[in-house]
Amino acid sequence: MPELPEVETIARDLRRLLVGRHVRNVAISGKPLRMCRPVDGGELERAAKGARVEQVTRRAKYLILRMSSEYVLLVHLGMSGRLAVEPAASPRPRHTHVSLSLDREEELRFVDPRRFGSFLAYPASALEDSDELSVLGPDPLDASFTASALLASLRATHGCDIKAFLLDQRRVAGIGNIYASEALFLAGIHPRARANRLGAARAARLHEAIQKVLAAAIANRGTSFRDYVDAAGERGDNQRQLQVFQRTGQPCPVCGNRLKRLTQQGRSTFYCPRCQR
DNA sequence: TAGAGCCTGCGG
DNA sequence: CCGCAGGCTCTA
Repeated sequence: MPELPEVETIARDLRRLLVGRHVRNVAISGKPLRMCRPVDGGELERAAKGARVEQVTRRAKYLILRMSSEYVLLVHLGMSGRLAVEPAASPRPRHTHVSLSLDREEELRFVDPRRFGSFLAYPASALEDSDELSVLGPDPLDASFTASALLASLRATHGCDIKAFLLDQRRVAGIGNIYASEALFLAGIHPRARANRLGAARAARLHEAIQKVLAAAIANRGTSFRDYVDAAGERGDNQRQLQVFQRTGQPCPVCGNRLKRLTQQGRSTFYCPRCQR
Protein backbone atom coordinates (compact mmCIF):
# COMPACT_ATOMS: atom_id res chain seq x y z
CA MET A 1 0.00 0.00 0.00
CA PRO A 2 2.49 2.68 0.94
CA GLU A 3 5.21 3.96 -1.36
CA LEU A 4 7.84 6.59 -0.66
CA PRO A 5 5.46 9.56 -0.23
CA GLU A 6 3.18 7.69 2.15
CA VAL A 7 6.10 6.42 4.21
CA GLU A 8 7.62 9.91 4.28
CA THR A 9 4.32 11.32 5.52
CA ILE A 10 4.18 8.74 8.30
CA ALA A 11 7.83 9.41 9.19
CA ARG A 12 7.12 13.13 9.57
CA ASP A 13 4.04 12.43 11.69
CA LEU A 14 5.87 9.96 13.90
CA ARG A 15 8.75 12.38 14.35
CA ARG A 16 6.33 14.84 15.86
CA LEU A 17 4.39 12.23 17.82
CA LEU A 18 7.16 9.95 19.07
CA VAL A 19 10.51 11.65 19.52
CA GLY A 20 11.25 11.88 23.24
CA ARG A 21 8.55 9.38 24.18
CA HIS A 22 9.34 6.34 26.33
CA VAL A 23 8.40 2.79 25.47
CA ARG A 24 7.11 1.00 28.54
CA ASN A 25 6.24 -2.36 27.09
CA VAL A 26 6.28 -4.48 23.97
CA ALA A 27 3.51 -6.82 22.87
CA ILE A 28 3.47 -8.98 19.75
CA SER A 29 0.82 -11.12 18.09
CA GLY A 30 3.20 -14.02 17.50
CA LYS A 31 2.10 -14.34 13.87
CA PRO A 32 4.92 -14.43 11.33
CA LEU A 33 5.35 -11.40 9.12
CA ARG A 34 7.17 -11.17 5.81
CA MET A 35 8.51 -14.44 4.42
CA CYS A 36 7.34 -16.27 7.52
CA ARG A 37 9.93 -14.42 9.56
CA PRO A 38 8.63 -14.17 13.10
CA VAL A 39 8.87 -10.92 14.99
CA ASP A 40 11.74 -11.48 17.40
CA GLY A 41 10.09 -10.54 20.65
CA GLY A 42 13.28 -10.81 22.69
CA GLU A 43 15.26 -8.61 20.35
CA LEU A 44 12.37 -6.14 20.21
CA GLU A 45 12.29 -5.94 23.99
CA ARG A 46 16.02 -5.35 24.16
CA ALA A 47 15.66 -2.61 21.58
CA ALA A 48 12.56 -0.86 22.80
CA LYS A 49 11.53 -1.67 26.34
CA GLY A 50 12.44 1.19 28.65
CA ALA A 51 14.04 3.09 25.77
CA ARG A 52 13.26 6.53 24.41
CA VAL A 53 12.61 7.28 20.74
CA GLU A 54 15.43 9.56 19.64
CA GLN A 55 14.89 10.00 15.94
CA VAL A 56 12.53 8.94 13.17
CA THR A 57 13.79 8.74 9.59
CA ARG A 58 12.94 7.09 6.29
CA ARG A 59 15.02 5.16 3.79
CA ALA A 60 13.12 4.16 0.63
CA LYS A 61 9.95 2.50 1.97
CA TYR A 62 11.48 1.73 5.35
CA LEU A 63 10.82 3.64 8.55
CA ILE A 64 13.72 3.82 10.98
CA LEU A 65 13.15 4.53 14.67
CA ARG A 66 16.41 5.25 16.43
CA MET A 67 16.16 4.33 20.10
CA SER A 68 18.16 5.42 23.15
CA SER A 69 19.12 1.75 23.58
CA GLU A 70 21.53 2.01 20.62
CA TYR A 71 19.14 -0.17 18.69
CA VAL A 72 16.98 0.84 15.76
CA LEU A 73 13.55 -0.41 14.78
CA LEU A 74 13.29 -1.00 11.04
CA VAL A 75 9.71 -1.11 9.83
CA HIS A 76 8.33 -1.94 6.38
CA LEU A 77 4.59 -1.61 5.81
CA GLY A 78 4.35 -4.05 2.92
CA MET A 79 1.03 -3.85 1.09
CA SER A 80 -1.40 -3.44 3.93
CA GLY A 81 0.63 -2.20 6.89
CA ARG A 82 -0.28 0.74 9.10
CA LEU A 83 1.53 2.42 11.96
CA ALA A 84 -0.52 4.54 14.27
CA VAL A 85 -0.35 6.15 17.68
CA GLU A 86 -3.60 5.43 19.45
CA PRO A 87 -5.01 5.64 22.97
CA ALA A 88 -4.04 2.52 24.91
CA ALA A 89 -7.64 2.22 26.05
CA SER A 90 -8.95 1.95 22.50
CA PRO A 91 -9.56 -1.59 21.29
CA ARG A 92 -6.57 -3.01 19.40
CA PRO A 93 -7.55 -3.37 15.75
CA ARG A 94 -7.65 -6.84 14.21
CA HIS A 95 -4.22 -7.83 12.85
CA THR A 96 -2.24 -5.74 15.32
CA HIS A 97 1.11 -7.55 15.29
CA VAL A 98 3.28 -5.19 17.32
CA SER A 99 2.19 -2.81 20.01
CA LEU A 100 4.59 -0.54 21.89
CA SER A 101 2.98 0.98 24.93
CA LEU A 102 4.08 4.56 25.51
CA ASP A 103 3.81 7.13 28.23
CA ARG A 104 0.58 9.18 28.38
CA GLU A 105 -1.61 6.10 27.94
CA GLU A 106 -0.89 5.71 24.25
CA GLU A 107 0.35 2.90 22.04
CA LEU A 108 2.26 2.72 18.78
CA ARG A 109 0.51 -0.04 16.83
CA PHE A 110 1.68 -1.92 13.77
CA VAL A 111 -1.38 -3.33 12.02
CA ASP A 112 -0.94 -5.46 8.92
CA PRO A 113 -3.73 -7.79 7.70
CA ARG A 114 -1.73 -9.37 4.87
CA ARG A 115 1.50 -9.62 6.87
CA PHE A 116 3.74 -8.66 3.98
CA GLY A 117 5.35 -6.03 6.19
CA SER A 118 8.20 -6.43 8.64
CA PHE A 119 9.12 -5.10 12.07
CA LEU A 120 12.78 -5.68 12.89
CA ALA A 121 15.28 -4.60 15.53
CA TYR A 122 18.94 -4.05 14.71
CA PRO A 123 21.88 -2.73 16.69
CA ALA A 124 22.27 0.79 15.30
CA SER A 125 25.78 0.01 14.13
CA ALA A 126 24.53 -2.90 11.99
CA LEU A 127 21.75 -1.04 10.20
CA GLU A 128 23.65 0.16 7.14
CA ASP A 129 24.92 -3.33 6.44
CA SER A 130 21.58 -5.03 7.05
CA ASP A 131 20.10 -7.32 4.39
CA GLU A 132 17.29 -4.82 4.00
CA LEU A 133 19.15 -1.54 3.51
CA SER A 134 22.45 -2.60 2.01
CA VAL A 135 20.90 -3.62 -1.32
CA LEU A 136 18.88 -0.46 -1.92
CA GLY A 137 19.55 1.93 -4.77
CA PRO A 138 19.49 5.70 -4.31
CA ASP A 139 16.48 7.45 -2.85
CA PRO A 140 14.93 9.33 -5.79
CA LEU A 141 14.73 12.57 -3.80
CA ASP A 142 18.33 12.30 -2.61
CA ALA A 143 21.06 14.49 -4.12
CA SER A 144 22.85 11.37 -5.32
CA PHE A 145 19.97 10.59 -7.67
CA THR A 146 20.89 12.75 -10.67
CA ALA A 147 19.77 12.44 -14.28
CA SER A 148 23.17 11.13 -15.27
CA ALA A 149 23.18 8.60 -12.44
CA LEU A 150 19.78 7.41 -13.65
CA LEU A 151 21.06 7.13 -17.21
CA ALA A 152 24.05 5.08 -16.08
CA SER A 153 21.78 2.81 -14.07
CA LEU A 154 19.42 2.37 -17.04
CA ARG A 155 22.33 1.40 -19.26
CA ALA A 156 23.46 -1.23 -16.79
CA THR A 157 20.27 -3.26 -17.30
CA HIS A 158 19.84 -6.20 -19.67
CA GLY A 159 16.61 -5.58 -21.52
CA CYS A 160 14.03 -5.20 -18.78
CA ASP A 161 11.03 -2.92 -19.25
CA ILE A 162 11.31 0.59 -17.84
CA LYS A 163 8.34 -0.20 -15.57
CA ALA A 164 10.17 -3.17 -14.07
CA PHE A 165 13.25 -0.99 -13.65
CA LEU A 166 11.31 1.58 -11.64
CA LEU A 167 9.90 -1.10 -9.34
CA ASP A 168 13.33 -2.67 -8.73
CA GLN A 169 14.42 -1.25 -5.37
CA ARG A 170 18.07 -2.05 -6.13
CA ARG A 171 18.01 0.45 -9.02
CA VAL A 172 15.96 3.24 -7.43
CA ALA A 173 14.46 2.81 -4.00
CA GLY A 174 11.01 4.02 -3.00
CA ILE A 175 8.90 3.97 -6.16
CA GLY A 176 5.95 1.57 -6.24
CA ASN A 177 3.11 0.74 -8.58
CA ILE A 178 1.21 4.04 -8.38
CA TYR A 179 4.12 6.39 -8.89
CA ALA A 180 5.78 4.22 -11.55
CA SER A 181 2.70 4.60 -13.76
CA GLU A 182 2.36 8.28 -12.95
CA ALA A 183 6.02 9.13 -13.59
CA LEU A 184 6.07 7.28 -16.92
CA PHE A 185 2.94 9.12 -18.02
CA LEU A 186 4.41 12.48 -17.07
CA ALA A 187 7.63 11.64 -18.91
CA GLY A 188 5.76 10.41 -22.01
CA ILE A 189 7.51 7.03 -21.90
CA HIS A 190 5.75 3.76 -22.74
CA PRO A 191 5.90 1.31 -19.81
CA ARG A 192 7.19 -1.44 -22.11
CA ALA A 193 10.11 0.66 -23.38
CA ARG A 194 13.43 -1.12 -22.83
CA ALA A 195 15.23 0.53 -19.94
CA ASN A 196 18.65 0.30 -21.58
CA ARG A 197 17.41 1.92 -24.80
CA LEU A 198 16.35 5.22 -23.26
CA GLY A 199 18.57 8.06 -24.41
CA ALA A 200 19.93 10.86 -22.26
CA ALA A 201 17.06 13.23 -23.08
CA ARG A 202 14.37 10.73 -22.13
CA ALA A 203 16.29 9.70 -19.01
CA ALA A 204 16.43 13.36 -17.99
CA ARG A 205 12.68 13.71 -18.54
CA LEU A 206 12.02 10.59 -16.51
CA HIS A 207 14.29 11.84 -13.75
CA GLU A 208 12.36 15.10 -13.56
CA ALA A 209 9.01 13.30 -13.70
CA ILE A 210 9.92 10.96 -10.84
CA GLN A 211 10.96 13.83 -8.60
CA LYS A 212 7.92 15.90 -9.51
CA VAL A 213 5.42 13.12 -8.92
CA LEU A 214 6.94 12.11 -5.58
CA ALA A 215 7.35 15.68 -4.31
CA ALA A 216 3.75 16.50 -5.16
CA ALA A 217 2.52 13.35 -3.44
CA ILE A 218 4.47 14.21 -0.30
CA ALA A 219 3.05 17.74 -0.36
CA ASN A 220 -0.40 16.15 -0.54
CA ARG A 221 0.39 13.78 2.34
CA GLY A 222 0.22 10.66 0.21
CA THR A 223 -2.35 8.84 -1.90
CA SER A 224 -5.31 7.24 -0.14
CA PHE A 225 -6.65 5.11 -2.94
CA ARG A 226 -8.13 2.49 -0.71
CA ASP A 227 -7.16 2.41 2.90
CA TYR A 228 -3.83 4.18 3.41
CA VAL A 229 -3.91 6.49 6.42
CA ASP A 230 -1.15 8.45 8.11
CA ALA A 231 0.04 7.99 11.68
CA ALA A 232 -2.90 9.98 12.97
CA GLY A 233 -5.41 7.97 10.95
CA GLU A 234 -6.02 10.70 8.35
CA ARG A 235 -6.28 10.06 4.62
CA GLY A 236 -3.96 11.72 2.10
CA ASP A 237 -5.10 14.02 -0.71
CA ASN A 238 -2.94 12.92 -3.61
CA GLN A 239 -5.52 10.64 -5.24
CA ARG A 240 -6.98 13.76 -6.87
CA GLN A 241 -3.68 14.35 -8.66
CA LEU A 242 -3.38 10.90 -10.23
CA GLN A 243 -3.49 11.09 -14.03
CA VAL A 244 -3.58 7.44 -15.07
CA PHE A 245 -3.45 5.07 -12.10
CA GLN A 246 -6.58 2.87 -12.01
CA ARG A 247 -8.21 4.95 -14.75
CA THR A 248 -8.53 2.29 -17.42
CA GLY A 249 -11.05 3.38 -20.07
CA GLN A 250 -11.22 6.97 -18.93
CA PRO A 251 -10.02 9.75 -21.23
CA CYS A 252 -6.36 10.73 -21.05
CA PRO A 253 -6.18 14.11 -19.27
CA VAL A 254 -3.82 15.34 -21.99
CA CYS A 255 -5.06 13.95 -25.32
CA GLY A 256 -8.49 12.52 -24.53
CA ASN A 257 -7.67 9.00 -25.76
CA ARG A 258 -8.87 6.07 -23.69
CA LEU A 259 -6.35 5.07 -21.05
CA LYS A 260 -5.23 1.44 -21.07
CA ARG A 261 -4.01 -1.17 -18.60
CA LEU A 262 -1.42 -3.87 -19.08
CA THR A 263 0.25 -6.39 -16.82
CA GLN A 264 4.00 -6.44 -16.15
CA GLN A 265 5.68 -8.59 -13.54
CA GLY A 266 2.23 -9.56 -12.40
CA ARG A 267 1.33 -5.95 -11.61
CA SER A 268 -1.04 -3.60 -13.39
CA THR A 269 0.37 -0.66 -15.33
CA PHE A 270 -1.84 2.22 -16.45
CA TYR A 271 -0.88 4.39 -19.40
CA CYS A 272 -1.95 6.42 -22.41
CA PRO A 273 -1.06 4.59 -25.62
CA ARG A 274 -0.94 7.86 -27.52
CA CYS A 275 1.04 10.10 -25.13
CA GLN A 276 3.50 7.39 -24.12
CA ARG A 277 5.93 5.96 -26.65
C1' DT B 1 14.85 -11.12 -15.59
C1' DA B 2 9.98 -13.31 -15.40
C1' DG B 3 6.78 -15.99 -12.43
C1' DA B 4 5.04 -18.03 -8.36
C1' DG B 5 4.21 -17.44 -3.81
C1' DC B 6 3.25 -15.27 0.44
C1' DC B 7 -1.59 -13.37 3.13
C1' DT B 8 -6.29 -11.12 3.96
C1' DG B 9 -10.07 -8.39 2.32
C1' DC B 10 -12.87 -6.17 -1.04
C1' DG B 11 -15.92 -5.55 -4.91
C1' DG B 12 -18.03 -7.41 -9.13
C1' DC C 1 -17.28 -17.60 -7.05
C1' DC C 2 -13.55 -14.77 -9.19
C1' DG C 3 -9.99 -11.28 -9.83
C1' DC C 4 -7.62 -7.77 -7.86
C1' DA C 5 -4.89 -4.96 -4.33
C1' DG C 6 -0.09 0.72 -3.04
C1' DG C 7 5.49 -5.21 -1.88
C1' DC C 8 9.05 -8.18 -1.77
C1' DT C 9 11.66 -12.79 -1.94
C1' DC C 10 12.87 -17.04 -3.88
C1' DT C 11 13.19 -19.75 -7.89
C1' DA C 12 14.50 -21.25 -12.49
